[in-house]
Amino acid sequence: MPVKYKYPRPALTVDCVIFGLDDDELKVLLIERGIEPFEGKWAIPGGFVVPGESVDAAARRELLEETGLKNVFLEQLYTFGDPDRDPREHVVSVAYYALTNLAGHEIKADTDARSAAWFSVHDVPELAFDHDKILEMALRRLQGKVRYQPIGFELLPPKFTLTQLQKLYEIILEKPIDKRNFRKKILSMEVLIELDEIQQGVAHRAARLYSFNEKEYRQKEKKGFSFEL
Amino acid sequence: MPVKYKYPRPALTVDCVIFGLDDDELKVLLIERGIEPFEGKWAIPGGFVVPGESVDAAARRELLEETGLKNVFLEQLYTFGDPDRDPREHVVSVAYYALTNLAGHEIKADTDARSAAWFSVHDVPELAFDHDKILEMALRRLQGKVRYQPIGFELLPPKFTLTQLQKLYEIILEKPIDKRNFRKKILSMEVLIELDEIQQGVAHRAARLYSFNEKEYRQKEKKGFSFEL
DNA sequence: ACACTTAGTGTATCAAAAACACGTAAAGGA
DNA sequence: TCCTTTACGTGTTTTTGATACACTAAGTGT
Repeated sequence: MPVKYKYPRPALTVDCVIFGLDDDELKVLLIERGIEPFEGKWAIPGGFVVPGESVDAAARRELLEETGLKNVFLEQLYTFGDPDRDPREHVVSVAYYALTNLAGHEIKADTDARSAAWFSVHDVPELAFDHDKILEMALRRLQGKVRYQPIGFELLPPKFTLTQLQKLYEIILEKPIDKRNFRKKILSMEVLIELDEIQQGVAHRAARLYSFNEKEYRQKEKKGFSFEL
Repeated sequence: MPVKYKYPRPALTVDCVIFGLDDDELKVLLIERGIEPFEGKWAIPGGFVVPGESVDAAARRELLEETGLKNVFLEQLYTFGDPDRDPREHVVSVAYYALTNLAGHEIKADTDARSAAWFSVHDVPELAFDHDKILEMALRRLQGKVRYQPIGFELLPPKFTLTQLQKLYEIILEKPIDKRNFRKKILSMEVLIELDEIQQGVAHRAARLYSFNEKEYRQKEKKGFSFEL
């Protein structure tokens, strides 16, 4: 369906950096491009915005179409607008980042993509377009935001141990954290629910399970409370 | 110069929230629209992105064209992409915010605008499009960023007194700051140059003038130093 | 010279962050 | 069954940074 406009305009796309947490690494989901340009290269999943849908909706749609993921944490990152970031023409891309718990979600490759795979964020192949810049920015944003917003839970299963939670922060922030101080602090915030369950199937003393109390957090937030690690 | 594309695409604009600091208020520069839609309404200056120019460059160009400002601090804020934010068609806007020192810059109104004027950020008229949302977000961003990045200086003349600087933070953060603690902290960062000049033409003891040492700050920043108020 | 206005300066108290080590529970193998 | 292995769970002290607070100095105008 070709269209005519009075003045030329750049094309508009969305791209999603999708983070997942492995046992001891932060991973990012990439797709291998099945079409030109950059056919065969790995890239961040994304696609064109169609007029009439909000840019946020476009990001969610592409996320679902290309990876099957839905109901995940998704937030706008930055808009990349250099005219030569795409060899075909001026394509402006609104980048998002998403957080999901790696275990449980099976990833399916889509039409435009040959395959999809998780890579360690510190060991990614050469990427198409300016996607290395986007990834780097997403990583920095995640590192910054995780300190003062309880978004880390999105990377864990609904029930988790305090050790898992601590490890998450250690992996993202790339520095060790003192166990006792961490537990003291996170528990003193009173946004975790201590469950009557413990870990199953581990070859050592089982740890207690907790879950994030989002409702409680939102209420505290309204009253001026701020989550800070 | 009409153009044809294979698929429809949203239009793309940039908008700039321009902050300036008055003696005791934070102000924002608005223009009165001279054309439809929202003719006669006040709005944030902005305009269409032309293909081939980076979105950042488009923001700078519009800033210059509509207000005559150049060489100011300008940073991307957020991209607003709701399909019904413009009554004509789907127009996606990349919003920026700019900081400038109010005194010194004369503002000229431009072709598309009837006039331009500074408004207190807490007393703006009804705005065109979703510009109230953009302004609110810009304000929150400024309040957040000013705490951990030395961008406040952009709102002051190159030479300023510590009292002016303190007042700046009090105005932006909307809360009083203790004078001695503030001076202790800001001076201990060692990013200010104490000049051999003092204030002129005041009817009381003249204060010493300082300037921001950007070079020094950048070096400290590299070494892991972080500016925090 | 006196009144008025803002500049400039130090210390004591309080709160939060950092550092730090060992007994306990559960599973697995000898 | 007992010994080994592995991760769990817990308090106190020290250090650091944040907060609270009041007077003298300098310059202007009357």
